[in-house]
Amino acid sequence: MKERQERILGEIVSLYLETGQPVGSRLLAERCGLGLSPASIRNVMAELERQGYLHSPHTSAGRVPTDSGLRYFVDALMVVDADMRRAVERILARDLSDETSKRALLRRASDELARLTHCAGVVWVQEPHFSKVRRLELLPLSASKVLAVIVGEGNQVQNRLLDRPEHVTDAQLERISRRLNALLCDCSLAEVRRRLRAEILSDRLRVRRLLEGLKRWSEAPTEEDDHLLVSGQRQLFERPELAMIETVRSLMAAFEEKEQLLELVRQVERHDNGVKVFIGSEHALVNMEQVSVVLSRYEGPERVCGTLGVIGPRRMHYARVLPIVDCTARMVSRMLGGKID
Amino acid sequence: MKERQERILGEIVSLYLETGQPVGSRLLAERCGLGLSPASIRNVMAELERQGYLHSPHTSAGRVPTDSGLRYFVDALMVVDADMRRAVERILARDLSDETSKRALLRRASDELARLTHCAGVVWVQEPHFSKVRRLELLPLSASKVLAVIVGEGNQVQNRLLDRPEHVTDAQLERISRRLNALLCDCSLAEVRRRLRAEILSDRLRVRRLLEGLKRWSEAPTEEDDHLLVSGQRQLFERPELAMIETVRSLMAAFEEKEQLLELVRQVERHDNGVKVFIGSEHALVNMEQVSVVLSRYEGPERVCGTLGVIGPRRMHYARVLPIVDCTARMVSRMLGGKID
DNA sequence: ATTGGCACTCGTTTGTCACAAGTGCCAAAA
DNA sequence: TTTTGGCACTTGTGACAAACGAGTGCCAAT
Repeated sequence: MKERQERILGEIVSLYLETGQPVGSRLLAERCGLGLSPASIRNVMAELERQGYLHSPHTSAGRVPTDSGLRYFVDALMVVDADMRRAVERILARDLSDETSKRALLRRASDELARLTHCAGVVWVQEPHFSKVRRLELLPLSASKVLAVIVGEGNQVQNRLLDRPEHVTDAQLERISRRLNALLCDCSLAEVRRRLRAEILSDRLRVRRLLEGLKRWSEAPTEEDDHLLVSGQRQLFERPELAMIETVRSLMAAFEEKEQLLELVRQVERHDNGVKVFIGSEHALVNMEQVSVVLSRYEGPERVCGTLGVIGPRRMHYARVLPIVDCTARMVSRMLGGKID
Repeated sequence: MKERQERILGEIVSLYLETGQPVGSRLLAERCGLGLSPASIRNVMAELERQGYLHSPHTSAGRVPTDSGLRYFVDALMVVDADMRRAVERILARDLSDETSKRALLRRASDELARLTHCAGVVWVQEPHFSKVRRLELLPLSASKVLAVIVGEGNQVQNRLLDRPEHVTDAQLERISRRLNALLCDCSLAEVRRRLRAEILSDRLRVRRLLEGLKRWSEAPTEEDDHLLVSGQRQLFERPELAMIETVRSLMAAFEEKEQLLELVRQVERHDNGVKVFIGSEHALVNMEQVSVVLSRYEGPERVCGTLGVIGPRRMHYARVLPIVDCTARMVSRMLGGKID
């Protein structure tokens, strides 16, 4: 693309992002540094429209950038503010550091994303699924209850409260615990299920109900946890271009069903170094052509990882939002190191 | 109130709940069983308006019930369908029974409330706060990590991953664990903090960092968990009378900040036997005069309890919604018995 | 006490008109 | 060859008026 065109496209996008109004040739002639007349600008605009970067809502309105236009802007024309990065880093270092658990940290990150960008913040937690049992312990709690503590690879911990078999002393329970630990240690979940079934059949340990409780756990080990944290949805509806009931419905549907969002979020892979942007119809979310999504990958130790970012209006301050999302992802990755769960 | 008036008020409310439109005297004369002319009906309506049960949007519209009108209807005129109750009970018995954890059960209850009533379902979990340590166990996991399992009154379980002190064998750890268990058992959290501080100062156990980890836990023991589960918000925006951007904003604000909702939900006490209804301006939610809230209390064993119900349009099918909420609360209470976690 | 009739009110819809904003194109200028 | 001024044309917007419909209040008659 010629430099003149780039210059004008950039100016149109900037103005549009700022005002939300279609931009006309007269206004542009005044603001665009180049000393060109409206008529010349019109020629360039017509050409840009032919190439698909601009679009006229109707004859007597100005031009609005298309998704391609915004894409070109984000990829090639936009300048991110370097001071911005540092400021965001400072804020996040302050606000995220005192959260102690992984869960709280991520929730807070989501809140910060929403606060800083005035969009909805999303954090997807890719829970490492419980694949192997590394440790199993039975703790007698009372006359009727036993607590099973099960530790997986990567130190995931799961608790199950089981009925205590009758007439079994603490010492006996401890022996059973040791036995089970030996039996199930370093087994995959499938193997755990198999061995428990065998054990239940043979019934050597005389604790059938307890084993059945464990088996039930092994069949559905992961708590149906909310893996997608969303903050600040309401800010979306403040934006006039999203404040239509139709859009609101689509957004709420996306947030509640989560399927579509998860699909999108999973597209952001490790090797996408840095931030990935989906502008308007570039993502597959239905009825959300007015929405953009900015995502980045984060990774902590012990296979803890996921994707975070924001969902906002297509008319979004990309030069601000991109570094914020990028920074947050890096910061979260760094901070996950010391967090427990 | 005279029977004639009640009859007509009931008919107006029913029609209004059905259609959402102001109801006029002609339509009412046709539908109302009594063989009265529109003019007579108008007299009664004028009287009901004077008493505050009805309201005219403007001169040439029909009448719409006020909050008091709906209140009178709910308290005195409405007939709940008995078959309804049984049907709901059957559905819930089927759909809720296979959830295994408390968390999953409550989430599912919220979903069911939303599905059955076409409103937003809410479940508030009044987490019994971790007040006393009943059991503490340290499990060596690897060369560098120790898992602390802390059990409270009412069998709440908390896990903390701590750094393992160096040069401490498993056997030594077990001794330490036993010692700590003896030291902290049956202590309130404040007491736990005090004793840990003393222990850290004296440093008899030579495991300062481990104790500090525990102390940090005791200072912020409860995971900042989402205590308010909300489902099916989007259904609210399908209702035409809530499908205005202003209402949407208020609703989203209420759902996100939760403060207002929690305040409301806390008003429903045990002794309110059955369901409590807040119609329009009866609740203090700002900008939500078009919204009603129906809540009921549930209680499980071991101090597990809370409030559940629905948030929906003021124009809600109360005769359907009330029994649904009531049933759900009872069913959840009953089912919490066997659930773990 | 009830009812038919009638004047009155008020929101909604439809149509017309003028206006503003911005374009495309062409011929003249640089 | 590129740029520019001018002009005709298109189209959304807002204001205003008229017609319409739904429903009320009131009064006199039953």
